[in-house]
Amino acid sequence: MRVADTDEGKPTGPPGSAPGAAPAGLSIGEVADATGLSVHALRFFEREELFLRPVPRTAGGRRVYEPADVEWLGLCNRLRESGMPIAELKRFAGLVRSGPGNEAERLALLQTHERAVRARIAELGASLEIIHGKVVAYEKHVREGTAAGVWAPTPSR
Amino acid sequence: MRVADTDEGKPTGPPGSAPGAAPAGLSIGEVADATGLSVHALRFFEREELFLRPVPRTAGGRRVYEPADVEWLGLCNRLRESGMPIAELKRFAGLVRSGPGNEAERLALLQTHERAVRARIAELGASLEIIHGKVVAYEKHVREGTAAGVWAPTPSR
DNA sequence: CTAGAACCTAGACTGCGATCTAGATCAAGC
DNA sequence: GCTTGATCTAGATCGCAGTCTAGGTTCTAG
Repeated sequence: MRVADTDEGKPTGPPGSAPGAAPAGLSIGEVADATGLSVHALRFFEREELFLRPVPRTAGGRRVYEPADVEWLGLCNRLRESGMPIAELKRFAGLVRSGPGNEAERLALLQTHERAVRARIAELGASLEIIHGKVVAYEKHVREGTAAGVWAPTPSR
Repeated sequence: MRVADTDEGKPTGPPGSAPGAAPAGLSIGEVADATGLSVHALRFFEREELFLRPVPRTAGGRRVYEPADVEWLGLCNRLRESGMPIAELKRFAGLVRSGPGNEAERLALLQTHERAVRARIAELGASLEIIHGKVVAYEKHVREGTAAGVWAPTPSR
């Protein structure tokens, strides 16, 4: 989200952009803006080896990203926000990084995660039903003065 | 889940049970078994004031719970596992504890949470679609040798 | 040339939600 | 009476996933 550091205001041209260069070449701040990740998080991801390659640098030592990195980070975001731990994401990145030949393994990993997400949705659905039941009970209680399904200050006793 | 401490094996009769006593009277271990929370978690919950009352003790200082506590913990579990932070659960418990008169507030809190849960389910659904798309792509790739929608070792370049 | 973004590294710190430890005490069965 | 298992308190520790700090360096605009 590019909030930390001494942010604000954006360079007109990305660092690595030569005169009529072709492949974008994005600064860390631009990637942060594009992905919703903080610059801190991007550096953290890199330390954790979540990228598909060593991120190249300018002569001055600044990271230069490409659109493909942003695309990959988009998937990372989806995997993360759906509950995949960093460690597993790292494993997936490792598989992709090591090139063709392990697609079945990647598939298995993704399938496992898909199952986990479906399970999580089901759990949430179950909790939602209970919670919604309580909401309905309270709505009725507030409306009519009944007290069924609503908690008393001291249980039983 | 009653795994920690030096668990295993269960007392024949709960601590506070007089000869022909009526209202159960559950030990912390029994409540742990009944709720799926660890005994540690139960003590932690108590420190955090998540109970609807001060949990009474035997002469020897041991906690004595009642079925109503287990029931309440059941709702707590649902709220927690659906993502409600301890702090908010604590607020809810406080409202219930302070007795009738604030039902509208309790309702509002639950409605807010219900909305949050629905939003979370929607998010997960969105991620699931993406992930499932990848799974399908990989399935096809593994089956046919195509490579669309599958990540190459080095992005673009 | 200079100011001020934006960036760099290494490493410390945060918040949440438990979970575990140590060192007692309590209770039940033999 | 003694052993064994369950519980007690207070406080330390943990795992995760960042987030932030300190102390520079690099760029770009004016």
